[in-house]
Amino acid sequence: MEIYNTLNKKIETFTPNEENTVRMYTCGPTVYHYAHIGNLRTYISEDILEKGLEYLGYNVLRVMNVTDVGHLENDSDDGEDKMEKSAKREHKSVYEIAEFYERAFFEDCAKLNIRKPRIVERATKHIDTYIKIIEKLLDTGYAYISNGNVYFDVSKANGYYKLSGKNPDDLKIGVRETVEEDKSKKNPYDFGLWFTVSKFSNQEMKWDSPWGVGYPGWHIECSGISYKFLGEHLDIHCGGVDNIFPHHTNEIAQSEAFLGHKWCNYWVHGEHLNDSTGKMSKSKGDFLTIGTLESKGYSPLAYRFYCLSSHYRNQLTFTYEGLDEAQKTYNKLKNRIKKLDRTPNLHESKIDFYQNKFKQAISNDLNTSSMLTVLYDVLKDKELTDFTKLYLIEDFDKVLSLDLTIEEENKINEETESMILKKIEERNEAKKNKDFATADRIRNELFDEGIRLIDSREGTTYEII
RNA sequence: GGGUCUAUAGCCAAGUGGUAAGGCAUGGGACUGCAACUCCCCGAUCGUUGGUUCAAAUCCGACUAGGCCCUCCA
Repeated sequence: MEIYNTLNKKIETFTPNEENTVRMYTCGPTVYHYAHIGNLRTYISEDILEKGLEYLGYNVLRVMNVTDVGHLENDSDDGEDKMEKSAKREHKSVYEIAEFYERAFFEDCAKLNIRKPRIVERATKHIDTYIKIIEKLLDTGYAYISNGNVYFDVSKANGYYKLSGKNPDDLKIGVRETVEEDKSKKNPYDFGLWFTVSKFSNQEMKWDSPWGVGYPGWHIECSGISYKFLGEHLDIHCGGVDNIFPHHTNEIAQSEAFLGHKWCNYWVHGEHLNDSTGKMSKSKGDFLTIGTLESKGYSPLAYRFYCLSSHYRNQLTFTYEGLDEAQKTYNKLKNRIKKLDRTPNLHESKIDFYQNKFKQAISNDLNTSSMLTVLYDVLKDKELTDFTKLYLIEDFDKVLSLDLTIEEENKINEETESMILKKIEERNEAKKNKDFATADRIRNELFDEGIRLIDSREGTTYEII
């Protein structure tokens, strides 16, 4: 498999540390609000990565964290802790907030056919692990204490700027005017490992530590959870591009300082979903969730399809026109598959050929667009029996996860069905009498109720739309 | 200011040096009482401009436009 590695800024051949096994860590959500569809795009990409690796024959061990401890400011950066702010807004405790939005997050994932990683861990469950790591970093001189807080000393880390590709002399401190410079740091790029002096009043989440009561820094949780569940050598670390700096940069620094060797070989980042005004963010207030899309009549899987039609490393601009198209294409595709004859009749001759094409698409830096093309090629191939097509589509859907061969259950009860059949009779009678006005009226009435009549030589049937 | 990414038909999009996949929409046709559904057919020399090469959308340079990052973020 070839995959783009942010660490070296190029596409590389993927080789795991242990043959056939992939240890993969994905940064999870901060559960202070609903995930917006841009957040979910990254999780869709990671889901494709995980399933694509499995399709290629790897055993994937995947871990995801859930950030349920508040970290600094919220999206609009107005100096309030996200979790605390949500708690205040909704008159709940920070723990209730976390639990509520964690559940909501995984519900959204389920709707999008994003498989829940085997191991999902809450940040607040591993405070003791972070403390041990921080103690060692202090012992070895990578960290220092200043004004009650523990900071990581960036100047001690080798190749600190490698992942981000930034030049320290060119970095502007506090580009965003609302960010206050922390005067306790030796170097402005140093980052907090443990805080006992909170910026916020009424900090609700606090734990005991050798440095006093406080809470861990943002970056330490992912590293800690990663070693704990995946060991000292990680194959792939994923996240959104916004995490490259500072989050992943800091993770590498603290991890390699702590472990004493290289930690993770491949860094895979998903690009953002933008709206017409640029990056989609919660601070703009009017952010889109899966719930929003559903309320407008779109199916979550049509959004998944929308994401798959573009590449994970390309920015995608969300428009309703685009989603309309995706929904339409998705419906058409499913409809086409639905019409395939399911009578068992497997022709094995070309199965390998198409499976290999599909594997090539996966191996080509997760080219989801090409995966879909292979799917269309299969549908168009006149040498394949319908059953063979279904076999292949079902196989591809292990990665695509678009429920392509799953038919929605007939939501119509017998009573309604006999009503429809009666209407069809009436319409046939009207047609026989050349009373097309009545025939069309019946057709339109049924259509408005979501029932489409299909006229053919064999007679009239109907389908639910 | 520094870094970084992107620019292919109306729209989405593949292409990783040898003369442009696929999908959606539009148009034409078949089917139909008319439609819908379905099926068939039709479209681009690749942001602009130099260069490298026998050969470039694909490599290099310049320019233009846009996005993102520079301690909140997927």
